[in-house]
Amino acid sequence: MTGTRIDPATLPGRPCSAASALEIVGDRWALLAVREVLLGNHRFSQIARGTGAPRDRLAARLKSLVEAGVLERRPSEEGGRYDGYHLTDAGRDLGPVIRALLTWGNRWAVTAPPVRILHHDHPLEPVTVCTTCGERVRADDLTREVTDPAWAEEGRAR
Amino acid sequence: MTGTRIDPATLPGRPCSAASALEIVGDRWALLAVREVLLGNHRFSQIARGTGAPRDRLAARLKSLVEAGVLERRPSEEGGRYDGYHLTDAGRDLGPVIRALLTWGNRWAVTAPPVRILHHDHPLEPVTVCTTCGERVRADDLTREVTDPAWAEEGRAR
DNA sequence: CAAACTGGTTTGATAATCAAACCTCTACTC
DNA sequence: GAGTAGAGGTTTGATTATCAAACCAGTTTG
Repeated sequence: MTGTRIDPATLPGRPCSAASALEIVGDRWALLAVREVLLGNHRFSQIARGTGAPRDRLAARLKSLVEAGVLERRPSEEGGRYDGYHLTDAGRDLGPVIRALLTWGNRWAVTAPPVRILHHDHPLEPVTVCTTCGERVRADDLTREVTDPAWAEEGRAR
Repeated sequence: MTGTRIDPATLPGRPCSAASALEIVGDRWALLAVREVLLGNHRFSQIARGTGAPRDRLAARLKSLVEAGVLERRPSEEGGRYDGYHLTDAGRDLGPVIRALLTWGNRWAVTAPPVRILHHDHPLEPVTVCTTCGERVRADDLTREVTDPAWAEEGRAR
C-alpha cells in the first residue's frame, strides 16, 4: 500500500473526507479511468479510448492514481509484453462511488440511459443500508460528528 | 424541473451515465457546494466559506448547478432578505454520491477522519443492497447491459 | 448618514488543458 | 534485415480555466 494520504486540514474549506477524496479522484478523468480498469481494460490505449481523455492528461492522471494507491502497474496476467494498470483494494473500493454516480446519472443527467447494470440478471435497484442496525439509510436519520469544533454544521463558528 | 440533460453520445469516450453525471457535478467545487447546501448552508457566503472556493468560480458553478436542475434559488424560509440556494429532488438525490465519497475518503484518502456520520446515534456502516432481491451488492454479481453495441465491455468493438 | 454585510463581477497574473505531432521500443511481415 | 505497425507515452504551442484580490451595487445596522 503506497497510498499517499491527505491531511484534510490542509485543504481549503471545511475539513471533510469527501473533499480529500475529490483531491485524489475529483479530476475530470480520474473516475472514468478507474471505471475502465474496473471494466477490465488494463492497457493505456484501451483506457484512452474508453475515457476519451487526451493522452498527456491520462498519463498524468494514471501516474497520480498510482501514487495515491488507487492503481498499480504490473504485468498483464495474459503474459502480455506490456505492464497493465490494475486496481488496488482502494481502487476496487471506488466501485460504490462510481455506481452511485451512474445511478444518479441515469436518473437525472442523461436523456436516455446508455447502460443498465444487472444484478444476477435483474436490473440493479440499489439502496444504502446500515449494517449496524439493518435499516435503510435516509438523510433525516443522519447526523455529523465533527472532530474539529471550529467547523459546526452551519457555516463556521466564527 | 429545469434540469438540462445530456446526451451521453455527445461526450468523449464510452457512453456512460457516470460520465454525464461528472459533466454536471464533476467540477472541483460542485459536489462540495451541494454538500454545504445539504448541511443547511443556503447562503452564498456560507457556501463560499464551507467549500473554500474562489467566489467567481463558486458563482459560476452555482449558476450551472441551477441550470442543471440540481439547485434552485428561492427565498430562505426564515423570511430572509436574500434568496438562498436550495436542493431540488435531483440535488437531494446526490446525498448517496457524497456519502459514498466520504466513506471512501475516510477509509483511503485521509490521515485521520475529520468527520463521522452517525445513523440514529451509532456510526453509519453503509452497504449497498439491491431492493429487487434484497441481497448485498458485490461487484462480481454485476453485469452491464449496453445500449450501443459499438461499445462492448472491453475496449471498443473495432 | 456612515459602516458593514450581502452577493456577486472584474481584473490581471498564473496554471491547467487540449489536439496534434513526435519519439522510442517491441513485434511482426516480407 | 528493411519496412510497417502497434504500444506507451512525451513534447509542443495555442487556448482556456483558475485563482486571489480588488471592486461594486444594493441592504441593513448603528
